[in-house]
Amino acid sequence: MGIQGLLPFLKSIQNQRHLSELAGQTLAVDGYVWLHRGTYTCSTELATGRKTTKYVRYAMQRVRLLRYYGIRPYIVFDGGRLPAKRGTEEERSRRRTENLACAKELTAKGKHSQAREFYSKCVDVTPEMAFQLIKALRAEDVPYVVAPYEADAQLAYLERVGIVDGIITEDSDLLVFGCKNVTGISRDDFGKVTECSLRGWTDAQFRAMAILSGCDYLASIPGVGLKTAWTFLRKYRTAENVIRALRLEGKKSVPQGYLEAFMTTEKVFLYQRVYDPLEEKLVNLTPIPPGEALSQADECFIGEDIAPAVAKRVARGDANPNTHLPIEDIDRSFEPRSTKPLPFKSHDLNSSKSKGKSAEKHNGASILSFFGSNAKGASPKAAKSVAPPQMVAGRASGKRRLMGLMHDDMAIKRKRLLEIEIDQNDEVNVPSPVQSRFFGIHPTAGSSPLGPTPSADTVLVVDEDDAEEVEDAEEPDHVAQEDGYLSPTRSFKRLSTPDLSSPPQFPERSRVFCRDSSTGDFAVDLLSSPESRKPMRRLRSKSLSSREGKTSLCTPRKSGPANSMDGSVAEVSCRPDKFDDADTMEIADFTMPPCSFGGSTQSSSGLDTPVSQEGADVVTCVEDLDLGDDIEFIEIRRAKQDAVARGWWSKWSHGGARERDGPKDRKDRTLRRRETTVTSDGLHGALRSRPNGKAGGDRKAPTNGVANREGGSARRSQVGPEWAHNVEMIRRHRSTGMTESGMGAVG
DNA sequence: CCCAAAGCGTCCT
DNA sequence: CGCTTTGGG
Repeated sequence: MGIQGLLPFLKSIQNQRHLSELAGQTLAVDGYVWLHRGTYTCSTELATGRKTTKYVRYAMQRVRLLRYYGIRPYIVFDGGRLPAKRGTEEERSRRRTENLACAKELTAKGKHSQAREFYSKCVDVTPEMAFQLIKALRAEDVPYVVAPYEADAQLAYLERVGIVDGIITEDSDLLVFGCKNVTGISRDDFGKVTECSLRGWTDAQFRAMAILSGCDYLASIPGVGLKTAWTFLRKYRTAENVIRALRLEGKKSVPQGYLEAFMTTEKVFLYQRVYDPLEEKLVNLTPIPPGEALSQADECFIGEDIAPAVAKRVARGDANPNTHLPIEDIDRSFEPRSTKPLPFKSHDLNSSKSKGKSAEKHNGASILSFFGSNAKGASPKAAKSVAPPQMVAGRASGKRRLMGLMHDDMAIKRKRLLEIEIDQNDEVNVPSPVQSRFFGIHPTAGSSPLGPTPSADTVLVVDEDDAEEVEDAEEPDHVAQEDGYLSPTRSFKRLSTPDLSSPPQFPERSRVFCRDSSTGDFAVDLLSSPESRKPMRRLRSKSLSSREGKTSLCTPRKSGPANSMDGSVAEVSCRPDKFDDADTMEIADFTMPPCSFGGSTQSSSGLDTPVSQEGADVVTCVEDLDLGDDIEFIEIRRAKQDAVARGWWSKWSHGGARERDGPKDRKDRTLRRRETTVTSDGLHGALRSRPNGKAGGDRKAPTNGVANREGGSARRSQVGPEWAHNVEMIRRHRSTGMTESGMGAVG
């Protein structure tokens, strides 16, 4: 959720940059965002409990895309839940079960495509799934860390201490956490915000504005949004003054104790606990000033301290961030370690060309020359557009049509890819002696991020959509298994590295490879880069469909791969495989401890269960494992947190407020929803019964909810009336408990 | 007219 | 998240 409207608020200072302009930087990303997107491919499998790791692939493709552009990705995972947010979690999980029920019902009726939509809405990304991605990250030596609590705070910390140069995220919260460079927005530019100037605003004032307008931890004072918060803060300067003024003014009803809640919230943004990869222990996001004393409750809200040994295991992904018990490897057969070389042999069989080139690529210049020749050969604006889609009826239909086009397009592209891929694939992937040399020079390159580039004061991160557009076009294609992900990394020589690279150590800030930033101004269009020939059409169609209003694709892009290639990609493919046997053993031992979890009720699948529920069984195991944390302490702590969480949630958070005066409201809504239901003859009930939007008997004019739903259903009914009907039926059934017969219109 | 609030589609192949 | 609508000041 974040801060509603904060990104649009800051839009005037947002600076879109192409990924290639960020070469040489280390950028942190939230791993759960990618994981969640990855689940769309396999939501049904996940929801029905079938084993899959397909969701790993999407994230790894993004990782490689970034690396391809010379960016060092640093993946940050969400960890334990913070008390103030637990309510959000609960509501989400409630929604998920609701959607799962819908999905199952639809499946039972044989409506599989509709079911899939609901399956995708009930997928939860678990720490165990994150661990699967972590396995892949380890295999490719991608730095990562699991936050003890929230990824946002962890991301902010990594940037604050200089481990990363910037952050890629769509979550506006990051700025509130004090980040300097987030998705193209630079803290330094705040003064330039056009509409409402933030010139001279302190961090505290900006934070206050965000909190007052409503955030994940604290609902806003009803009727107060960003603009009002801004106005009042400009006038009264501090949050305390603003709150007092609002009370005095009397126009808005400020809840009792709001100021205290505000101050607690502020502490969560300021002092939330994060993992320090260097010191290997938890620290506060920003140091607590000597004068400031935190109450017991505060400690709870910012996330309680965790013994360093445990914290480290959590950070590495070996322990579940909620239970602190060993993480369960839900798919041991998924081993993204690259134990054997890629199947180049088969490629060679199919491509005589690749043989010659593979010889060439072993002299270091090959990659550069490869790109060079390409850059000069390609014509900048060669893309020819897809024929404008014909609008059928309404915008939705138009989009649907576009989707279809895209599909066709992709099918064509895929076929072509199969042919082209063959010689391009090994071209890009196979390490050259030059690349290997990097590791002779600097063996820890894979795990030590580059220092911030001198020229990178203002780190601007490209919109992810932007990245997406080039992804298929420019990312070197790696071998991918049909099911799930296969690491492209080749392990040539297994170096014995006593310590796992992740969370990585940063022995020193050193630049492994130099990149002349002036050559970054390689004036080549996006489409001229190496592999652009194949997917032009697709690029075009994709931009049309997903961002109709934007012209981002039309703007010529600078292309840096030629420069970044020698560094980053080299690294991707020829890092020594650190995940050697010793490490494997260590992990195996850890996941299957001698005390055998099999006998305990906690056992294999019980990792979601709070420790307190299974305490007796776990105690011995935990002690045997020497996990460090006293189980009794864990229990007490958890109970305390629960109490605090519940208290906070019911009082201050969005869901709490909604829950209190919610039921009536919800019933109201469902009743109205019925009015909009499609009847058995396929016509839209609401449209028929009140063609002018005038509802007889309604005490008020139709709510926007009705209007929206009418719109939505109407659009859908053009695709298929039964669709809207069924979904509405089930949803209604679920949320109100009413029977189908009670609702009348059933087909 | 501006603002807050609420809802929907998007995200994946 | 972005986009849209609606209702209230």
